[in-house]
Amino acid sequence: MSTTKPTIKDIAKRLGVSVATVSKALNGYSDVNKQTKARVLALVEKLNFIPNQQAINFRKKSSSLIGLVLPQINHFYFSILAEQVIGFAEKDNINVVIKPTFENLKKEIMALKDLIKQNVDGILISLSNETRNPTHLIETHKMGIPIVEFDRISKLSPLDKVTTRDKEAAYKAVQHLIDRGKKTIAHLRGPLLSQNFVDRFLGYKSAIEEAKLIYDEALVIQIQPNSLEGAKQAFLKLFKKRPDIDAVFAVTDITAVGALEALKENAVKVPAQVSVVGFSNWQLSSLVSPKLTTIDQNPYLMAKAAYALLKRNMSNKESDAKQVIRIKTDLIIRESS
Amino acid sequence: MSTTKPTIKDIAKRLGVSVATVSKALNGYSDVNKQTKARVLALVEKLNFIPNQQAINFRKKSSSLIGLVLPQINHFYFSILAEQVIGFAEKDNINVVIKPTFENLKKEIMALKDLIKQNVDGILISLSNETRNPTHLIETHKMGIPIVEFDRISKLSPLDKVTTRDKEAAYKAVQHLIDRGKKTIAHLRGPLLSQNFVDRFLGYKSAIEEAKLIYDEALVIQIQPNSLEGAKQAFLKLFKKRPDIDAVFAVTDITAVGALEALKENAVKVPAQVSVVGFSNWQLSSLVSPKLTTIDQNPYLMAKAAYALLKRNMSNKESDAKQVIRIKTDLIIRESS
DNA sequence: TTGTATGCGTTATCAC
DNA sequence: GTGATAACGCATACAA
Repeated sequence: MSTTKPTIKDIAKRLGVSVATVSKALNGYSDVNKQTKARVLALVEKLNFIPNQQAINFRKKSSSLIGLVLPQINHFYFSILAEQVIGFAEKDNINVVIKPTFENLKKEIMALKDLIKQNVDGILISLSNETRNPTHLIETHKMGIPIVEFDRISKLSPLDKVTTRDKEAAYKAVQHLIDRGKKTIAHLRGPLLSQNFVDRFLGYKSAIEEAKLIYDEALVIQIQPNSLEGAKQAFLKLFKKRPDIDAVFAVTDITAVGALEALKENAVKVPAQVSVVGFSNWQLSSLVSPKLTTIDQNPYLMAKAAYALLKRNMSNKESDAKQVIRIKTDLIIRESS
Repeated sequence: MSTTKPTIKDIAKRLGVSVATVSKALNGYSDVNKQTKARVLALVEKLNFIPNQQAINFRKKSSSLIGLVLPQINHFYFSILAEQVIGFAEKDNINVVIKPTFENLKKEIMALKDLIKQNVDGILISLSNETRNPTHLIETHKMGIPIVEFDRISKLSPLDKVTTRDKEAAYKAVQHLIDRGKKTIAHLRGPLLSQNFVDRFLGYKSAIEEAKLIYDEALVIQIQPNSLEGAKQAFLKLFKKRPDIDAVFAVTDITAVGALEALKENAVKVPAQVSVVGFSNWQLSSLVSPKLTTIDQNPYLMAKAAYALLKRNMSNKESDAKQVIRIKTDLIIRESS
């Protein structure tokens, strides 16, 4: 039953014209007789001819494919980013291949390799927490593949990138706590080597200092940004030592919920006695009780900017000056502060 | 700065051998001298040569690409499924293009079209809630493209499929409630046209009936499966009319949490007075308080089975007998029951 | 064991 | 306006 799909060759033969003419007719070239063009189109219709996109891509050295490398898919924030990117790409008739790295540098390197093999037209990448050295990005770039970093970026690469205004956001969050009259504000901070988390810490610190409050190292503890239970236990310990704490700024929503639970266990009133602010505006944050005050990172804007930058990279083969775009954030005030 | 990527031609030239030899060396043919093979491999290493997958694919009429069509990415369950599928495909050096449909039939049809254009080697699809008629699937299949349905399947298509044992799972959940001594069990059911939700309702009903309890239509209300607030309001109303309700089986975790909140608002003790059971084992379910009893759908097994089925479809061009695989579920008993 | 030649389906450069 | 023809990068049948 499988009549092999017709090609322009078949069409040409049946019409007694050349493949060149058929190709031109198909692609709206001006130098083709109206009559012949009509004949071609008619036969195309009749045979239900579909041009072989793969051959076109091969010939044109494109793939109508971009790669999206990110730490995780099963993750509230990254999955939104993925949906957004796919949405933008769709408008350009570009499909997207997603490569999760699970915060693993080796997987990240392999992902790039796979994408290069697949001949993607460009790559959007959000770095794993393990990634210090961006040489794999630079090499990819040197191969002439457009690549832009987003969300989790490296400071050491000469590429276009877009990320969150983490420091500003953290500052805003802590300032809000200070406005509420809080004076002993703890910070659940993330891994020291992740720029985003470092910036959030920096924003915290600068808000404290600018308000002429005392910056107290003992109020800052490091936690796993993805572990509710870990944050809960860590904060439980901290709060025991420092029951004077009257607010918590957590580096992620999930750790903020950990703090919330610790507080609940101690029958502490939130926000009356202790306020809590998270980061990222996960769905979770509006589901817990009390509803969590948090920072919205505007994933829509981030995806939009990243995709726009990638497109620019894909069209201008000559590189413009690289830029770093920082996405604005919004403080979402809810019940926990 | 973009040194054009080396091809096997370059390698051949620099080594003074033919492209055929390089190709053979690269592809593990036996009829190639160990020495020359070593030389080829060495140069490949040195030049950091990556074979042009696109050319290979074009030549072999494959794409090393599969399509994954699903209702959403920003969704706890589907995002796990996506990660799993990508993991399995990766082992076969296959990349996956993800197409979210946002529960929209038109988008689903477009997604298939895009994937066909992209020449994917196969398609895994989980249907949108809007999809009644699977003609687009059937047409895709007729074009010779391997396609298998998973999770959200259609009863009307002659394709391989894998889904959850929804009815059995629901039965198990309700049976558990009955074992706890509950007698007036409400059911928050999903849309009538979605097979999975219908099956869950059927499981609920049959557990009730087999236990010789009275099946009471008034205890079953229909809600939006994704709306916490909707479920909360709906259950609030129901509970007002029927304060004798002593348990709730909700069609999803998020609606179960809605019920939980409604109960909290009425100061009802969970599970002492009313037990609650959800469905899907979302991360959310272990984060709320009390922690939610729920059904784990084993997304790992589902993805594995679906991918295996797709692979079979991709290798055997001659179709074996189509099958429907139903994935087992686990009841996860936590604090809410 | 190695090389030659052909083709996959299309576009694009020239001639005519 | 139209048509040869040469690529694109690789795999493979066949010859050497």
